[in-house]
Formats: sequence, structure tokens, C-alpha cells
Amino acid sequence: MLNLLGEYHCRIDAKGRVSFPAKLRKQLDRVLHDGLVVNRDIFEGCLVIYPKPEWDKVNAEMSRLSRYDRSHQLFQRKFMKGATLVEVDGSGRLLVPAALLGHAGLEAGKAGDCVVTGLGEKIEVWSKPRFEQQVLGGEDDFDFGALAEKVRQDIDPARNPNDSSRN
Amino acid sequence: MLNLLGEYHCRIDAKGRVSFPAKLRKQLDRVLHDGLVVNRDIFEGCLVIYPKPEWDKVNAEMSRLSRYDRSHQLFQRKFMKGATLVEVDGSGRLLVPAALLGHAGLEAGKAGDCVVTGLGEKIEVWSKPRFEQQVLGGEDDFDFGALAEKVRQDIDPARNPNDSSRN
DNA sequence: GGGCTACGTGGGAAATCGTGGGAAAAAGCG
DNA sequence: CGCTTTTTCCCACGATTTCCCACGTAGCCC
Repeated sequence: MLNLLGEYHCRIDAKGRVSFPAKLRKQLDRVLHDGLVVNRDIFEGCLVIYPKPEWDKVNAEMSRLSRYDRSHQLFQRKFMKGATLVEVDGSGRLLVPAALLGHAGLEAGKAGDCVVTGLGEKIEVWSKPRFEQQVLGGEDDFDFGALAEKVRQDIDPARNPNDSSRN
Repeated sequence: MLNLLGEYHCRIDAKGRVSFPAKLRKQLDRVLHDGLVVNRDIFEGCLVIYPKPEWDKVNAEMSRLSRYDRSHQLFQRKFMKGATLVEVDGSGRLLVPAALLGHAGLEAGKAGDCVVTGLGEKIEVWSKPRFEQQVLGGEDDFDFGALAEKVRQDIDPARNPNDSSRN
């Protein structure tokens, strides 16, 4: 299983190329030649990068959706829209489509600073100011303890399987 | 398995020709010479493009409908009306029938901007304004979490097979 | 501490892509 | 049957993209 780690900050140049940290490249080693899939994050104003094999899992789940169910189609569209296969160029950079840059608060055609973080099976890309505000900042009024408790219950194996009594 | 990806902004010219992005053409590579089937989306004001092999699957599903059930016939008629086999021309453009353009909010005989997105096994074509409103916009009041949960239950392998008690 | 390797950054040239227009063929009409 | 209109096909130019090379810097090893 992939276990991507680390927080790197790097630059996007005027052509929309993200210098992809060499240390992340090394972690990806085996899967990098298959390419990466970049997409907008569903909840936050940042980008998500999946190694292709990881995205294939997502795609396999999507293919089980019904063509004739409106909510399924809506879900698929909201989730997959904009997802793009990208490859690292000869100098180890990713060319991120201009349409996606906007979602991360990065102006296309203008160089800027960004933060790239490994998160297990995926990678997130933030604009530097947003990362500092939304991820690093706001820690004071944010009840991390309560969130942790909720998540703990959600992923507890003793409670989860076939448990549809929730909601 | 087909895994169409990417979001592309392109133009329809005055003749109703959609410039089909080269990157999508490359992804279709193997199936492009069989042609594509354009159709109205069932639920939304956009167009759907299926590679011919994918359309064949749709067709197979349709053939399971009953000839003697009026609602089945009605559904089939609604769904399939307007579906058209199209091919890309020498400069990589699709000639979309004028009757279908209207359904996507694109005026025939007038140039306009549109968005073409790969969605796994199919491709959607939106007019630019509609795409921004319906697909990109409305993220704030849109409860993606709830939708995801519903869909998750629908396709949950532990619940799904032969389970017709839902709905 | 010095040299070397590797990484990040920028820019430029070549190939490719998109767009428009026009000519030829087909279809429709008088 | 010939003329007009529509459609289809093809070519060419401008813009964009992609690939590649070269330089400055930083980190690492000896």
C-alpha cells in the first residue's frame, strides 16, 4: 500500500508547471510511469493527486453507478469533473490544467508558491496562503478532539460493517 | 476498461462543429474509428457522447425492455430519440446535429463556447454558462456528503445483489 | 571546506492543435 | 433538366503546447 508522506513547498511557474518534489517522486517510483490523476478536491479549495492505480479503483467504483439514476449521475459528475491524467516531464514537473488551478486559488499564467503534501494514498496541492489559513491556522477555535472522536466511531471496525442503523 | 478523463474548453463554430480536444481523441484511439454516438442527456440540459462500443451496451440494455409494455416503449422512445452516430472529420471536429444542440443550450448556426468533460465511459458536452452554474457552481448549498452516502448505500456490494427491497 | 552531483527553474524551438474559409459534391426545388 | 442551396470535405494559417536543453543553486560526500 502507498504511504505518501511529507510537506513540501514549491513553485508553479507561469506555464502552470508544478515542480514536483524529488522526494515525493522517489516515493512514487513504481507507479509514476503510469501517470497521476489531478482533480479538484470535493470539499476544499485545493487539488488532489492520485497515482493512476489509485484512481483506477475510484473509476471501478464509478462504473457501478446506474446510468438511469439521476443522483448517481449527479454524484459521478460532481466527483469526476475535471479529473485529468498528467505525467511528469523530463525535469520532474507536473503540467496542471489551467481550469483546475483556479480551484486551488492559483492564477493560471502567473507564477506562485504552493504547498504539496503527501497524505497516504493521495497528494494534496494547496496555494501557500490558503494552506496557512485553512490547514495550519484556525487551530484555536477548532475542536480537533471532537472531530477525532467522531471519526474514530466512523472507522471503528467493530461498529461499521453492515451497520446501516446510523443516520 | 474505458477511462475518459479531462475537462476541456472548446468552441462550436457557426456550422455546428465541435472542436474535439486532441487529448480526448488520443484517449479514444482504439475506438474512434467506430464512431461516436451523440445523444441528449436524460436528466440534464447537456449532451452525452458514447464511444460506439459503449453505446452498444446501452442498446443491449434497451433490448431487454418489453415490446408489450407501454411504459417501456415510452422510455425507449424518450431515451433513444435523437441519438446520432457521428464521426470526427479530418481536423478532429464533431458535426453535432442542430436538433441536439438546442438541448444543450447551444444555438445552431452561431458560434459559442462549450465544455467537454471525460467521465469514465462517456463524454459530456455542456454550454459554458450551464457548466459553470450547474456543475461547478452551487457547491456551497450542495450537500455532497449526503449524496455520497446515498450512493454508497446503493452500490454497496453487501447490500446490493438481488436486493430489490429498496425504493 | 571544496568539489561534485542532483535538483529546481527558466526559456526557446519545433511540432501539434484549433479555427476559419473555400471549393467540390450532393441534395432540394422550380 | 438545370439552377440554387446545403452539406461535406480539405487546405492553410495563427496560436498554443510540448518537449528539450542549459544554467544557477543547494545539498551532500569525500
